[in-house]
Amino acid sequence: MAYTSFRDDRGGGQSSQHRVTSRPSPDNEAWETLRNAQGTRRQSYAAHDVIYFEGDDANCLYEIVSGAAMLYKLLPDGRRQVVEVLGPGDLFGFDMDAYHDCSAETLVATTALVFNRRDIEASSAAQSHLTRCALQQVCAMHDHAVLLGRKSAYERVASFLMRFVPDRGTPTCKGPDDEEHDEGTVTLNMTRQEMADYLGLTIETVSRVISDMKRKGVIRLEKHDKVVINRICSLCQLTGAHAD
Amino acid sequence: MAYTSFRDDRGGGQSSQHRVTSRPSPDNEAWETLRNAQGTRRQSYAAHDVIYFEGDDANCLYEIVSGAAMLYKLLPDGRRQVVEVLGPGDLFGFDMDAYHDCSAETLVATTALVFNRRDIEASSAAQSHLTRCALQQVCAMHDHAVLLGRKSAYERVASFLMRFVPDRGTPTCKGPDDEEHDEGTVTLNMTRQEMADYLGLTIETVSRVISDMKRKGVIRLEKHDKVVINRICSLCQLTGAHAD
DNA sequence: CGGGAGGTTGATCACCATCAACAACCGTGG
DNA sequence: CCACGGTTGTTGATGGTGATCAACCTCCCG
Repeated sequence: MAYTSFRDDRGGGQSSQHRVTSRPSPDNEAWETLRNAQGTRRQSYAAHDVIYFEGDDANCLYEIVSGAAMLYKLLPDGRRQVVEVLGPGDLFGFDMDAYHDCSAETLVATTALVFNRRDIEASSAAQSHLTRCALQQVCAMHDHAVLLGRKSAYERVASFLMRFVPDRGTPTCKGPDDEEHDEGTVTLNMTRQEMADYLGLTIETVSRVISDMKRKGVIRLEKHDKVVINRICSLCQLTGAHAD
Repeated sequence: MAYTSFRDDRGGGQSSQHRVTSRPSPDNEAWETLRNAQGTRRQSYAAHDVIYFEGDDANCLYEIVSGAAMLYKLLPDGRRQVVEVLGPGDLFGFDMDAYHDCSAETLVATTALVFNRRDIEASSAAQSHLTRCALQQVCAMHDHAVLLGRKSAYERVASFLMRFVPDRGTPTCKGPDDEEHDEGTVTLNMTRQEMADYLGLTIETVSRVISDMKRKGVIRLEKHDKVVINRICSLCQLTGAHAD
């Protein structure tokens, strides 16, 4: 499939529960102050709204309040790569250069805070928070590079699912609380196409892997975008991050 | 091939000419001051020295003065992904968390400045430079995600080679100065294995693609790691970044 | 009930990984 | 000088994973 232009907005979309991994919290008052600065505004988007396009002028920094968004890049022949999936608290849009290096689109209905570039640059406390977020994003991108460069389709999907399980699959993961009942439910909030473009696969491969996991009893589905993981530890073994 | 532990140091290694794309310059005096701070020291490494390992404590920020280095991650079964290739002026090692998320290794003989974490955090001007570098790294990682997720082996190698050609293949590229003579020479400073692990390929595939480019007259080789590009524009067409 | 988008499944193919052998290169030591 | 062993790179044969092409299903909403 190839992407060339806009998508139509289909309204609706339930509230998201995205990326549960810890992200830097703005520990100081300065960020709170900035949220109420005169240049700052609050913006609402429907599901699959375009926030900006690659190449647009980059004057604003966005912080997701609720919902979820993705950043993606297109090749001229229509191939798409989703480079980041973002949830509440994540910052994006401040692309170093004068123009955005990616397009940004919501996954579900989303509200975001839109900061003025000038305001951020003026506050050193704001800068500090921005730095922390940027460094954290770099780490996330490193993990994703491993996924894209070295993992099998199966491992990619498993890693993707584990990403939304709180406190599990992380280096500090202590295993299940209850050895026998190690279930978890994750809501994807993404179409198969979006997942495929994030994982560097095709829609068919993603679908096949998910079906296969279902067949093997690793997961079960409710409504295509709600995945119940039967044994979280089993799924985690499939991510490639553990010595079998 | 699998990686498990140290490599022996083979000395030597010529001076590098790495990543010619523009990177943020520390525009203020503050960074210069920091270079001479008491906590800052200058360190020399031989080719293929390990600077630190994934999981080590992260107390220092490194700036490459001359030479080149790479950051990589390993999966438990030995698969390796090189996530960044760094040249003079690049910063690394400041990984947000208390531990390094990647291993760092030199590609050639390298000298680096080693800053104290405390010193960086104390200076807001230093923070500002760090932020700029981090944001620029995020953009670079986005490009690399596209390469790993969506490009063919041929396109990956072509993109990789173009990366070292100054002022070409960038959005602002104005084409060749001289339509007839559009040659360029790049020194790789990396083994085939390192290239393969950076591009998400195998050593054999990298070798084959390079041989094929040679056969097709796109490039020619001098000594395996010195590539003469016969027509830069032709190579650029092969990166996938242009509409055929 | 009908239409359309999104998702699943099947058959086939191509690209790249894998396995294996060989060649080129380089320093060492006879 | 050449023989050598080790490392790195090249080339060939083969196979598997995931892409592609195509049909069908399912859910939703009118």
